[in-house]
Amino acid sequence: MDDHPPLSPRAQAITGHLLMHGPSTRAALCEAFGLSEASMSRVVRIMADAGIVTEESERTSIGRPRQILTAVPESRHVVGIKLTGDTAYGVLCDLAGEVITSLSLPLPARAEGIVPVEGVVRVIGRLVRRLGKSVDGVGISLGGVVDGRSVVRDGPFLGWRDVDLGERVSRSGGVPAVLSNDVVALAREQLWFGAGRTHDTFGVITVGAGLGFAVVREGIVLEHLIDNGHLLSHSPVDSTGPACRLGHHGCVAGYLDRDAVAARFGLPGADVTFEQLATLDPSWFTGAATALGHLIATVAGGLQTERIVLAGEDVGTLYASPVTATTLELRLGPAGNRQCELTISTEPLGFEDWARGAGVVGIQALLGAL
Amino acid sequence: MDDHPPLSPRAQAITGHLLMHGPSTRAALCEAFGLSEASMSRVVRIMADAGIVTEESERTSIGRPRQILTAVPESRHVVGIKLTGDTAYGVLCDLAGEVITSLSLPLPARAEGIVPVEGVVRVIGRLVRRLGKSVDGVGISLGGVVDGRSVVRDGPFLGWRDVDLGERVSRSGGVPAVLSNDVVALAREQLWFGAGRTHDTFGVITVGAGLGFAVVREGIVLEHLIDNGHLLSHSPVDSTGPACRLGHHGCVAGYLDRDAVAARFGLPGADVTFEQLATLDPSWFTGAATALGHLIATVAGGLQTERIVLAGEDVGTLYASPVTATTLELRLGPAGNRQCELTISTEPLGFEDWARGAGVVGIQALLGAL
DNA sequence: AGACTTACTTTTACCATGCAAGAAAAGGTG
DNA sequence: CACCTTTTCTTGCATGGTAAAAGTAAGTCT
Repeated sequence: MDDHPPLSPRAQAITGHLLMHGPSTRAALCEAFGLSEASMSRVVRIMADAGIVTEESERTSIGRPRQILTAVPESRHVVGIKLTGDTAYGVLCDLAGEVITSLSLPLPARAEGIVPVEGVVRVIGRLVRRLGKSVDGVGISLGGVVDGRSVVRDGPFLGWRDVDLGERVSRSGGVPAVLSNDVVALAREQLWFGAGRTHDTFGVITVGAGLGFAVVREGIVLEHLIDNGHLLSHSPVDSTGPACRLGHHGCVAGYLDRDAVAARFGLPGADVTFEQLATLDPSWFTGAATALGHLIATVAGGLQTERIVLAGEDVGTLYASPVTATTLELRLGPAGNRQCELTISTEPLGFEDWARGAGVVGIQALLGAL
Repeated sequence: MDDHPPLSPRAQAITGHLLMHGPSTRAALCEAFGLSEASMSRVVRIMADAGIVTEESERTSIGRPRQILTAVPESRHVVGIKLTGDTAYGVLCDLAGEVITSLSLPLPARAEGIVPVEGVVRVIGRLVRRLGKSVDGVGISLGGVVDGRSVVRDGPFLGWRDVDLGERVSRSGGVPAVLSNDVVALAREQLWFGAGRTHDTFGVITVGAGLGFAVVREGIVLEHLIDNGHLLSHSPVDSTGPACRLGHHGCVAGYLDRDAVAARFGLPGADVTFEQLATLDPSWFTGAATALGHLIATVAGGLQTERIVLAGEDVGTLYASPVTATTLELRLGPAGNRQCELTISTEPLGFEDWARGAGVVGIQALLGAL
């Protein structure tokens, strides 16, 4: 862990910009940051000396060729870790969020329903040491409620309450560690390397075992959702549809909460896929696709954004359905009067992708973007 | 129109803070703006010399008594104007948004469906002159699409397209004029003197002749909504409900667009109230109240805010219905698990209130908050 | 070669800021 | 009544970021 001199806030921001938007020139950066060329030159000089950016001449038609500034992704490294109930999935990332190595280790067994905290800290430490020799930061994500980028307020999969994991990992590992909810981490990853490149307000919808949301407003990632997204997951779709756990008829959760749907079919929720459910009951699938369409429109409408990110292993299958497209068409109204163009991306995420999301949060912490 | 020396951006921001949050001390302002006492003292000195704030000693137990800083509302004046198809409603406001005088003048008659622009400019000029002798700014609002705080891109009530009204009024009157959509102006008014005092993200829903929305995200007021709020006004409520103009069954617009509902009952939309419609068809009223409940929950969920402002002459009647409350209850889920507390205010707005909203936009322009 | 164009750098002056010391305005105390 | 304490506000001075202007570098065009 070679020590790097700390970067000024402005230098950090510029590094982030270069990572997010790719190589740029001084003039373009001035435009983006509202700075004079003079100030920019000074900052860039320092960054180049620190080895965090490189310059390269561009062949231009006339005049002095301008220098293309490129961030050096290899100048720093972070480890991203996704915790589930039984496994720690880890990846080593460079500054650009590219995965270099990945490794997963099992977590210690539960004792009285609680995964021992000390054991988890040790596994994380081992993961970090085995993934890289010079690691500048660690990002950890898990399903549940996280407070202050450090404390697991409620971690149902680990059986934890009010555990300050970030602090313990930082102390034992000697490397700054930040904690995050997993969907929030995904939103942060998208803010820098996905949807955020073009939109600074967007919604994230994850469809998997449960139904998850994240919201990015004006470049600010919400750490907590109102009642964990309750307001969205119970919006109405079709009043003649099946009832959800709360007794709403045909609300979004009644269609898209995989565990709830599986339970209705008398199946164990854990390993059921949407495809299996679709063959079991095609009419449910139609309803679910409609629900997804309305959900997209609802988030886009309430948040007033044209950018929605869909994530989760099964979401591709669902979104590919023509029913979703039809629902959206209908909801958007006649094409002639329409001025909006929804941009919807689907991310079929595996555990490694979730870990990468955590890594990106680590990068952002490193570059002072949190 | 006595000339005032221009205030520094910081002084403007502090004035705005004092207007929004009421009198404060230097120390509290330092806290709010992240400034040192020294810098604050310097700025305040300038502001006091300019007569925009006053100081008053507070009786304290021990030590030098601290000075309570208060913005002087009377130090500047603006005129707010709401334009309809046939009338210009004007108010003279002080900096705190308090209405001092009000006056309305008829607009010139239409020629070939278009209200003559020159005539409107003249009426506005007369309104401004008659409302106050020393006016420092003018804010104008109207229903329709406004671009760049100056251009009426689409003004259906005046029959206008691409008219740069702001520029023309500024030039002819010698006082800076800003233009704004009426619901956006209302949102701006709320941001400074209403909901924004406690929340910097909130939604505004206006229920009147049509259905209107405004969104404030992280203190930023959206100038344009996606398809003018289409995504929200056509969210589903009850699939067995009446069809809206687009053929959706039981969507929000089918219940809450007064013109559309009146047309379904074979009535002229213009002067029908919700109360009349409710007596005509109580079942519609139940549907409308349900729709309003869902609409509130949808905006709150998509935008992830607990603060919603309801506005419009009829909205009080509707929101007072127990059906709305029940719908929200149901949507929010069992009270035990709930962590959110929606704060909903209703504003029964008349034309003068709309004009006041426009005036507040003028104040904000004056204080560099746009 | 010299003029011109474009991109970057240095110089210089400026202004807001923060720190630290000091002044001011009270009450309390001998 | 003089003096101390407490708290708040103000002033002197150094700093650091910023923009404008002048200067330098690296190329093309005639």
